[in-house]
Amino acid sequence: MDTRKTREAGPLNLMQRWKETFTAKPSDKEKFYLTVAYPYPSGAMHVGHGRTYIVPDVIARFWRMREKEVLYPMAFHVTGAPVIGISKRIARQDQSAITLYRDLYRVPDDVLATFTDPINIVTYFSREYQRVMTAAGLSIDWSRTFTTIEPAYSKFIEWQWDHLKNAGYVVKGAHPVRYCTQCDNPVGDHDLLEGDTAQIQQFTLVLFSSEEGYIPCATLRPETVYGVTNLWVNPETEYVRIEIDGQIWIVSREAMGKLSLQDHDIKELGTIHGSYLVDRVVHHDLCGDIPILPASFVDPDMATGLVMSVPAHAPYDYIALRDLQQKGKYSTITPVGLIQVDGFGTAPAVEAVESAGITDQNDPRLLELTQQVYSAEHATGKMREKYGGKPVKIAREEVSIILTDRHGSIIMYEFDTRPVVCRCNNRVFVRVLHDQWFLSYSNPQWKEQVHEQLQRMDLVPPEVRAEFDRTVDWLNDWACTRRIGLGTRLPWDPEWLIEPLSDSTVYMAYYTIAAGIKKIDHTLLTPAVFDYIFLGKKQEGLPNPELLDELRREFLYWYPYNYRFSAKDLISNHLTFQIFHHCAIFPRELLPQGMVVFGMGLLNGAKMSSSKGNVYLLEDAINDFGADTVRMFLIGSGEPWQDFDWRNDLVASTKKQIDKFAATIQSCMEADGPVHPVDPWLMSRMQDHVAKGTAAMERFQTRQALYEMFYAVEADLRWYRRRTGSIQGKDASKILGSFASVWLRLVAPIIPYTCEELYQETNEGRLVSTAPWPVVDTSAICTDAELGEELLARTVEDIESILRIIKIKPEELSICIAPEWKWKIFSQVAQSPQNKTLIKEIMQDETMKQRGKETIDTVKQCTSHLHRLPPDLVSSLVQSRLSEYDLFIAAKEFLEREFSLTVTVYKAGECHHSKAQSALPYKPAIIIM
RNA sequence: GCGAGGGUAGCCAAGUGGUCAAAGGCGUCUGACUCAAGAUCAGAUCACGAAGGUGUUCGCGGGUUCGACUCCCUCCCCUCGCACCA
Repeated sequence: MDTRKTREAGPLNLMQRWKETFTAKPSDKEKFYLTVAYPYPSGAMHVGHGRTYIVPDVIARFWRMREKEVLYPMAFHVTGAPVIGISKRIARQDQSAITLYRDLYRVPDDVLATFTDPINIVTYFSREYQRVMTAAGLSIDWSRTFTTIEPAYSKFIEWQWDHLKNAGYVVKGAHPVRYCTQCDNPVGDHDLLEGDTAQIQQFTLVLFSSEEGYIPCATLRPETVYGVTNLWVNPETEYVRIEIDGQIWIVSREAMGKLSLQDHDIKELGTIHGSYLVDRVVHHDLCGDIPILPASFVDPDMATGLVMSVPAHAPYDYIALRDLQQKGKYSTITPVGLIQVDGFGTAPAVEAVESAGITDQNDPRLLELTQQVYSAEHATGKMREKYGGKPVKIAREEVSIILTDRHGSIIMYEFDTRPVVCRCNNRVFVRVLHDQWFLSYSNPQWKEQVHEQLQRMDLVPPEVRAEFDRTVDWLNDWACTRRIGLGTRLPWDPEWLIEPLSDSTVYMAYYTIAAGIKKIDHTLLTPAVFDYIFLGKKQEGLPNPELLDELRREFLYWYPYNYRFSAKDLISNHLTFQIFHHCAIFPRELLPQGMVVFGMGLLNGAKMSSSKGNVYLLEDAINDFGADTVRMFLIGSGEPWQDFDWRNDLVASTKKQIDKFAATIQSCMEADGPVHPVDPWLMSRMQDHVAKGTAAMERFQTRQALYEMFYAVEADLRWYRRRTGSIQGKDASKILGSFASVWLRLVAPIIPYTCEELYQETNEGRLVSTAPWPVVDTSAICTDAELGEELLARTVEDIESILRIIKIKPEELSICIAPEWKWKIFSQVAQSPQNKTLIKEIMQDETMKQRGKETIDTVKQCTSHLHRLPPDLVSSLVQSRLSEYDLFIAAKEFLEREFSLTVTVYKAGECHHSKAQSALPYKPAIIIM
């Protein structure tokens, strides 16, 4: 029989019963509401996604068994531009897109043909997600599912944004973005063909006046303006004269295009050749009259295409100047040093170039040299006294302000690396958007609210707190609207769509009413309706008041949510955004209570990536190994916040363990034999596993919980089997039945299919999913039994280790127990924190004194022995005073069976072998002959 | 570069001042079962050892301490994030 099919494929009636069980309804029970970031369904689920939803599912199942009313909902985030790009690529038969969707995601050809409409992509994959999530055994309440472009959800988003606007958090502003002039839209990382690492840099334009107009030179180091000795122009290039915001400038043609995207009013007046500018004199108040010199390294496509020259501090400038001077020109120009750097003289660039032995401007080492000089000056440089004497870092800011305030300088944005190319093959430029809407995350009061809320929240693991706080501080205004994509339009400016990260911040509230709200026609869902449901502001004329009352109650039942789960890469945006939005809209008592941050997934040691084909689809994993195996492997692969590695070779062994577990449970449930002396030990240990496993689950330590509740129990059972001589089937002790009942329920959240089937065999078809979670039975805790078995196990280990070493053929094993007086010393040593006066104290006892050196040796031996025992074991040992003799007599048969030797147990003094004297409390002497 | 986290035996990984030669898993080896292989079960797996022991290890190098995988410092390496994108 193929056990996997019956156990893990999920019989139809079980799936039906689960579906009903997981539909959450407000009740008298305490609630537990957890949410996971909903998926963007643009492709098939892989095992990495699997873990994101399985870990919360295990938590959800745990709390459901703890008799809480659990809500675990799911929806689909279909807002944004990516699917539009995908559909375009499929429409134009882009081979890599076709391969990805047809071969890797295995989309049928007839379905793929419909993907030219982006809606069909998200619809198809939403269904796929739901199907695979269900197969994975996720206890999701599907009655509340929705997509983010449904009309009712859009109404909800409109309500949210009205509130944000009214609170003053949505503002219009100017902001530099990467912009594709052909798509007429900002471009994100994934829309780039080339240049995805390019950063937008802020150049200060220093305006030099000339007869022809201003000549703007871009610089990242405005503080060096005092050391400018000349300008550089490319004599091979044609420049343009432009009128910009009323001034006349000379810039490269490329620069004119760029500046026109940066919020300036520009008119081209004519052209002017680079060579024409050579030797003209320009002026700036901070450096005086200087000439324009020719240089081939000047790139017209870099900033303005004109460069100011600071030969003392810029290697390129120095070498270009030196080249000219070697030809006998401009010999009157000397570098002006203005920054003092440790390890350099007056002109660091000059020294660096000369000592590196660079001979011309095209030497590739110049780039590296420039980097070195720049970072040295930035990190440790100080302006010379004449120029203010401040550190470069500070002077840079100050000079920049002086330049903009008094010398007409403005900012120009430019990429640090080029080219940057859009997927449409067009060049991407920096554009300053001025009619863009922003969420003002820079607002200090808002930030403060979020900080305060974070303090009240439970963050798991605690280490992420620093990152959250830092993100809040670092966040700047967020451009929250787009021209293209799917989504909801901004209610007061419908030209704009609300951007995906911004429409997914308070939807956890929407889940609470997502099922009921469907009963109201979406056209009636005015902001007033949501004001009542979420904020309790009742107004006249609301539709269906009874239903709204019910929704209001349901919202208040579930909210605030208990925990939100998401991968750690969302800390710097989504996870923090959602706190901002909650703070802006909801009253304090409804604000989020906790977050759990996940690690990332690897596949066989390499990063999982759909585009590189390094993925293992969740559905394939479920088909190959079974849902329970996938679940248990993912839980066991690390704590939720740790990165994990999916490895097929390890997964196969997980499957074996589950099969073994199922067989064990079945045989335990059949057991009906007489009780065994080791039974109390087994049941006592189980209480410890229940306590530790429960505590781990409560702290989201699912891996630790799996260890306690599965592997540690299994290890106990192994020892139990060994002790009882593997009594199997019906003859095994009947306590195994209750043992199995506890064990089964402990493991049920992790491997529900297996446990559900096993549970129903003996529980009249009731579901383990709603069975009560095991509680610690204090009456079953038996410290003496645990101490005794621990001693026995340690002794067995010692015997094994001796047998391994000795080369004689053993025939007889003797165990000699330590005398009573050694116990006395043992407990005195155990209870004495430092043993300086200990020997004195012990010697006050006459009988001890008489033993002389023997006493002293025993104190030393006990001290080192105690040192090797766990502290809590020692304290129970001192209290319990178990009878070692009785223990070993009872275990005599076991020892004889284990080692196939005759075993004799001696009380202290009964054995006269010299080794018998080495017996210590909790460490009997072992004599093998 | 900036911010956050991390480097533990063949591999993955637990461990935050003495319970540590260091849990657990994988791999490997040995035994049992088997005609055999596989599966399963038991044991071993840093080195040395004819008695339960000893020696040397936890990224590199220093320091604090009677004692450090654990605390402090320098350095090296890895992962994640750095914004208009899910």
